[in-house]
Amino acid sequence: MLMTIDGSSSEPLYVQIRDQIVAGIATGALEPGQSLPSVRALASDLGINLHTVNKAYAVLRDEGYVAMRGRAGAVIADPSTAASPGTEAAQAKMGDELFRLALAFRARGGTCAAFLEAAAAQADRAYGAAAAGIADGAGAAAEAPHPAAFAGGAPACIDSASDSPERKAQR
Amino acid sequence: MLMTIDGSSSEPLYVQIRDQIVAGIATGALEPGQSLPSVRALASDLGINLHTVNKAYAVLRDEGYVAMRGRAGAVIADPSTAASPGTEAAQAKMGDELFRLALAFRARGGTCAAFLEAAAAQADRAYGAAAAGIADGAGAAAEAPHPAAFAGGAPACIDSASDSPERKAQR
Amino acid sequence: MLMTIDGSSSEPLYVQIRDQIVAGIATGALEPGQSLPSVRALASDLGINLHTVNKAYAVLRDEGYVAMRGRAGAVIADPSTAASPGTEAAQAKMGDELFRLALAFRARGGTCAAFLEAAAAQADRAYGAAAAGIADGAGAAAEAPHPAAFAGGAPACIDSASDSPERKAQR
Amino acid sequence: MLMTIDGSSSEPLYVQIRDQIVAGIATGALEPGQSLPSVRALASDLGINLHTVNKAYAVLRDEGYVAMRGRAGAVIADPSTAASPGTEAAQAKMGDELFRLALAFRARGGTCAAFLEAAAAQADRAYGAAAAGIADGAGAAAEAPHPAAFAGGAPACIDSASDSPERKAQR
DNA sequence: GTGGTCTAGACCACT
DNA sequence: GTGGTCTAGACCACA
Repeated sequence: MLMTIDGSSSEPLYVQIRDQIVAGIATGALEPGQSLPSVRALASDLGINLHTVNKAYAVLRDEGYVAMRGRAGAVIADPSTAASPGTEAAQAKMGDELFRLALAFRARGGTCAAFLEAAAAQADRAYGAAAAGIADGAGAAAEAPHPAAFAGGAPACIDSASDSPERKAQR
Repeated sequence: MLMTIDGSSSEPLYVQIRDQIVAGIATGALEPGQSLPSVRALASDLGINLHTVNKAYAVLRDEGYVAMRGRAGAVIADPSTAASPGTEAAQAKMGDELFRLALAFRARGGTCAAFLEAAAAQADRAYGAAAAGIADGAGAAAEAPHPAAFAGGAPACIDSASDSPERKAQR
Repeated sequence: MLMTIDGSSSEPLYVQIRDQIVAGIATGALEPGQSLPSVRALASDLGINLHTVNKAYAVLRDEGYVAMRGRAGAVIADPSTAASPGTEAAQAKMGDELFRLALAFRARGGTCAAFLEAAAAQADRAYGAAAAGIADGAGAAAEAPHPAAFAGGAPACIDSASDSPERKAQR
Repeated sequence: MLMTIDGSSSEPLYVQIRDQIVAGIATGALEPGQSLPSVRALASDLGINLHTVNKAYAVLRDEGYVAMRGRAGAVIADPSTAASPGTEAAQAKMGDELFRLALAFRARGGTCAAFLEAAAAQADRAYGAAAAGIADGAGAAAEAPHPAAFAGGAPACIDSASDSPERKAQR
């Protein structure tokens, strides 16, 4: 599990760490039960302060991604087990973020199908990704494997788009 | 175009303004060529500082949503002609945000189909929405109209999903 | 809203602050919308580091008791509004704590009625308390107003007690 | 008396042991006079360090739950004869914990009756429980048997509840 | 050895 | 002016 830090990013360091660990969990690079490096070790590896790593771990613990066992470091939590409280809150938050993105997409003149295409492309990127190295997202290229197949088969928002005739953009 | 400010939100005020204007553009409440209220007027309407509105407008300009015309105030940009420099950067950023969301979704144990279902639900919400009042996203309920239709017709991540077990076997 | 800190307590300082603010909210000494002192001001008043107060505020924010508005300090959240996510999680946690206390009470030889009496006494203390000074709990005297009335009218656990005949303690 | 340890819990190991022994005493699985396993035996059974079990026993002794008899190991104390010094301190502590819970409950907007209902539900859980396996409280569902009967018959906080509106008027 | 807590001083974004 | 973040160094509880 290789991790890198971009000190010049506007993203807080502890968020960068959090995101990479979440990505690691998602791609299977980090499996439930596996131990994370100690705060001191990771801090020294990354060349940052241990409190920063500590905060990242605390956030991950609060979000239910890892369990802290004081004694023996932090371990990846099993998502199936315990279904940490706050899960549905987190899901609602993700829904709202998707909504915001969809609005921004539409405001840019993108069609609904194009948005779903983009979502499918990113989903493929996230779900197809093996445990290979995943950068922290700065300028990633987004190679969509086969988005067209998706856009063609999804009638979901053709309806919604057609039922808002007062919308005059897209021209 | 009614706008409201939630002073107790953790979202910066200028971001709240930006989001609502973007939502207005998306829903058609604000059309290309239309003038935004002057910085002074909006600031006084909302009871906030000039600088805050100014910053919101600057962000919208940088993102290519509006064009600033010195004396004449700000007007909504036409997305089709908007070859503004920030556009592709903004699009890449949206792709990355979708990617991050997909990763977080997967890390929580969600399937690819479920993610696309959620994306479709939010897309319906964003694209189906007329120019009615759209709150700034505080805990909206979403109510996906017909997500199942989407999940059924999307071959995009059936593949990714099906190669998930064999990924598990790789280790 | 007077606050005191006991540096010799085993309770972390930030928890002491949190508890007193929660107590203030409960008793009405702090009302929804009211501003809390700034981290710097409170820290200097209490003679502790601002980071400690900051942590207390962060915990209160995470628990949904207060809203942080970066710009203008922290304000008491309205419990009726928004019903912050994680509420049911917090309630489950409180239920488990009550369960643990009930078990400890029973292990000490206390009857079920006595436990409910104690709970009623403390409930009266918490709910009857006006906005008067409430110490941070070190050796409080627990003046139960009228616990007997309660114990007499509650048939709830007479049954439960009698239906566990294998229990041989209480003698 | 089966005991289990959750190494990934945030609860210290010695507290987990203490809680399970207290639960055992409460449910009758451990009776006054009965011997606890030796420190060595329990430590080896649980696969943890001697010191950890030792600390758990020391805490139980300090709280008056068990009596240490040098060579003969630890035996469950008889609650009726237990005039141990720590007893009243422990009882005061339990009262304070109830008070803190009641305050937190009220601060979240819960009524006094609801708090007593929750307490009654947990009391039923604790007092109704036979010597069956009692997990260490991770997300147990509770299922209050008949809380309504309790809330209806308790005049204790009807008073407090009814003076709540007039308290609001005082300001 | 682990993470948790407290202190201290600095810079930054937002208003 | 506010809180948020990062750094730095120290002590403590737990194992």
